[in-house]
Amino acid sequence: MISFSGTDLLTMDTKGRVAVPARYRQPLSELCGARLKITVPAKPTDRLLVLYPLPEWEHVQAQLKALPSTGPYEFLKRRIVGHAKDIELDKQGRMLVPPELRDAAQLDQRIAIVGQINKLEIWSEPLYRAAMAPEQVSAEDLEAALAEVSL
Amino acid sequence: MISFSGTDLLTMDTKGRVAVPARYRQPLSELCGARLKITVPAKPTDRLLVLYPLPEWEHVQAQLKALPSTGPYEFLKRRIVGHAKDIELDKQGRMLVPPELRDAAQLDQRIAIVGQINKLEIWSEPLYRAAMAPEQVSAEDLEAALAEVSL
DNA sequence: TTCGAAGTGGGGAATTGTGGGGTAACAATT
DNA sequence: AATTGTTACCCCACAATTCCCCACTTCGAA
Repeated sequence: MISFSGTDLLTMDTKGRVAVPARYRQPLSELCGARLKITVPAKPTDRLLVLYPLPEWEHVQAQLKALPSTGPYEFLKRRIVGHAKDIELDKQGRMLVPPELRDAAQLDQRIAIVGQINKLEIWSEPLYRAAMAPEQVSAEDLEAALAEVSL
Repeated sequence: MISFSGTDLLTMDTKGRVAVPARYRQPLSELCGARLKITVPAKPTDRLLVLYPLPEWEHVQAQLKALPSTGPYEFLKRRIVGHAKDIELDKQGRMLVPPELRDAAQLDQRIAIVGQINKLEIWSEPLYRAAMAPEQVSAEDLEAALAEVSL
């Protein structure tokens, strides 16, 4: 299984195309013919996109499909599945980000692609910087979280 | 089996025609000759329509048929089956939405077509946006729901 | 310095979404 | 039964987007 990590700063051109970092291309091609799924994250206030290799997406979708169609479950399923679109890469290794998702994540020219183990996150670079600022998390919460892992 | 996902923002013209997103057309044609069933959702307060490929509809109908004819079951069956109409596509890949269903879902010009795995949802775009707004679900409920899946 | 790989940009053809006219089918009314 | 009006379905046409190809440039490694 492929594992994503690290951040790449790139630019989205006027047609909405973004290069997938070269180091992922061959693994993706072998894993699933570079067939991907792009969608929104679970929390409706988060402004970013998530990109799954198709096999990984199948796993996500199977979980969502099993949820009841009530309250927050229905919302979650409708949101995530309802935004998920197929992505393939062009001969230059770029993906075309669908317009609805572009503005759902407020993407403009400067993009950050962030590896997160089983998926890639696609951020507007300014929003990513803001989200990573130290004041975005309280020191106490961070301490508490740290207590649960050994790094 | 075909799997629907992703949102398409489209317009319904003055004749009540809506284009089925092109990426679904060939799969639908192969699966069932693009014969579909359109009806209302289970909850009478939801303002949207649901669109099933015929084989999928057969499955839904079989479940409804097995229900007892009492109380809420009868209501459900009467509502869903009673509103269901056949849909075919014209040569341009558009469906004609029956007038009763158009105003049951308060459709006007701007439409959102939302893939939900085994069916498509048809929304008025403004109503869809409202339904997907973050304040439609409490952060706590969403957290709880998220605890049951790994994305 | 040269080479290759990676990221970026753009031209042009094909596809997709949209609008509208014309005609056939159907229903309702006279 | 004839007429009118409405609806549905065919065709064509236009505009925007997407897709495919080629090319430039930058950067790091040999």
